[in-house]
Amino acid sequence: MSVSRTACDGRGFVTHLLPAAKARRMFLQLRAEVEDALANALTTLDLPAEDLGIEEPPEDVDAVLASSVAFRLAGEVGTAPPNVAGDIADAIDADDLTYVSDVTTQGPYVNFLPSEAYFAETLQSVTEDGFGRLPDRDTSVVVEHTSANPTGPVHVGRARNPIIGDAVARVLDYAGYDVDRHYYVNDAGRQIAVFTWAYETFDEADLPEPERESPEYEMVRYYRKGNTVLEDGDPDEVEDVEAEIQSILQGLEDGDEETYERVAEVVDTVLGGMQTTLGRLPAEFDEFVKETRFMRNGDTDDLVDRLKELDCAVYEEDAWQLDLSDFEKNLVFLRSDGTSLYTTRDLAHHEWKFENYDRAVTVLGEDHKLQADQLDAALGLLGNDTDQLRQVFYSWVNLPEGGMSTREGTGIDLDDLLDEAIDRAREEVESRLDDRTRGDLDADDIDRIARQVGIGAVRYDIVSKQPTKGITFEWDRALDFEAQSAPYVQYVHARCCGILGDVEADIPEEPALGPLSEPEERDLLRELARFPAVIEAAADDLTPHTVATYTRDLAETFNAFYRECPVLDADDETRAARLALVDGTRTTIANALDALGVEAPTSM
RNA sequence: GGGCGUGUGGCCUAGUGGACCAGGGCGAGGGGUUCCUAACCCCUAGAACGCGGGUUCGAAUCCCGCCACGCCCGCCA
Repeated sequence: MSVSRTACDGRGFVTHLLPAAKARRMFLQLRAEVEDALANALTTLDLPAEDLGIEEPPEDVDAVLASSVAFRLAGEVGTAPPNVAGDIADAIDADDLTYVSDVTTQGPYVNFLPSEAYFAETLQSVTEDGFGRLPDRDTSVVVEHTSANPTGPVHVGRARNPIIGDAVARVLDYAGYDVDRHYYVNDAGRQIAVFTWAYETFDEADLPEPERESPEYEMVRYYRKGNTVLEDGDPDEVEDVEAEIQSILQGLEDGDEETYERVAEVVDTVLGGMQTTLGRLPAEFDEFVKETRFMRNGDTDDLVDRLKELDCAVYEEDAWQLDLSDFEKNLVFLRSDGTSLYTTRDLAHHEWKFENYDRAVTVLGEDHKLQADQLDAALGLLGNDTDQLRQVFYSWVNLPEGGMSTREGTGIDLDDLLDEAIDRAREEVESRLDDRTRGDLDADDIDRIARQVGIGAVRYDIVSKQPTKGITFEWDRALDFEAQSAPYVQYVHARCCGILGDVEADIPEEPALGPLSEPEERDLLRELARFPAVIEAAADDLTPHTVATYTRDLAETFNAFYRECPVLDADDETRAARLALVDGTRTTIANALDALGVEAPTSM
């Protein structure tokens, strides 16, 4: 992690380093060059150049980029695709290109082969600490994620949110955005009123022992007991309780300071505990934005007034609502008792985001999809540019026997999962101690590795999958340390560190490409060169899992190099060049894992 | 009932129009360390890409229908 921290510190000077920063992104440079050359060739041939058909060829092809455009133009030209491909290749003079050495055809495909300059500049750029970071875009983006109701311990069912959200924020940061992470705190909902009443009512002596000595575990006992009373209590009692809950909600709505203080005590206490758990992932936030903020400052009232003015605003059954044509269901924004709803406040919240940021991303469970779409539509009607707002949806993690619920106390606590992960990782480390050939580990090392590997495995397991796919939680699957997991990738980083450990001083400042002619060396360079483009695509599409896929591919490519190419025992020139390659792999793995929020151990 | 999402070897997963007659992993079987960490590598077996139509020179990928699973359709959040 230290590597990327250094890179982070250097960001402020990015504008002064433009030439160097430019050279860091060889693949993107090459792609731009290819796009340009291809478009010119097509224009010269009097062919349409809208769709260039540029793609990455399969592994057994030497080209770095290719075009399948000849397929589509064949009909227009009136000849077979391979002939069209030949004409296109002939129309491009590779001598005019820097990073392309040759343009060839293979059947209908036009292939672009990388030049020595491409490899040489890649080798140079990968050893720079900030490799993979794109230039500052001068664009701020707020990533809102997690935003779980502060009612109790964070459980695994919702653990996907902080892990995906934090990775999205990190990837955007790498891609050059100015990122803030927000947790939107629901401190005005009914369940918080229930919680506040329960906390003020029950005696701790009547509650079960907490599962952990931590605020949210102690507090959730009141919440669960409160819900039990509401469900099973005798009707008269429940009626009184409902009146109390109503008065708390009304107090918040009226901006009553005392009510706010009562609720805040509960919310802040629980949230503090949840923050500690989330911090273990780690998922940290720049700001916790409370829902009541937009009630207390008048924004929600102003918003309601503006909503009433909209053409689609209707007053039906004593409640104000929006009749949104694209939705079956009306969006109620003011209850018949005059109070606002969650979505009403969220509208005010989002307008506040738009005022303070250029873009906004929200990570939400799939159960919020309709609500998010209605929010989007309403924001548009209020005159906001909703193109700035994007959501990442994920589906819940369920147990084989069903869903997880804080209220019912069903589910696996995230703390338990992380503890178990660390315990199992520790067993793995200890079981391997006897076989080690390098670097004895002391107790602190074992602690560190167990934590990095255990938590890394949990994070990676979640962040490496497409969020929309459902996950059924199983211990052994979540805590698999073998191939295609975080430890597999982390191990490559540790290997690089192992090789470089005693010879750091021998890594050349300006490495020579000449000695690197083995296919495994060239494959590794090609793979390393892709990293900035991977970051760019992951940020554009908000798909951090593609970065995880990349780390696996890179680890595999390095392992092939490791098998075939001895580093420390090679002749001086080869050794120096390979050290640079190992150094570049170390940096790239560290940065790619950092973009995912997974630590990169220096030894394992 | 309507909307959204998912469906890839026994299990998990990548790929969402082109060189892929599908790439990994787990599990199964076999092999590899006098040599920079074997949390590794290599080999073998295993797939009608949910089913049926269609569009296209070309479909796991796009369109239509169907099936299965998940989520949503509250003056809850």
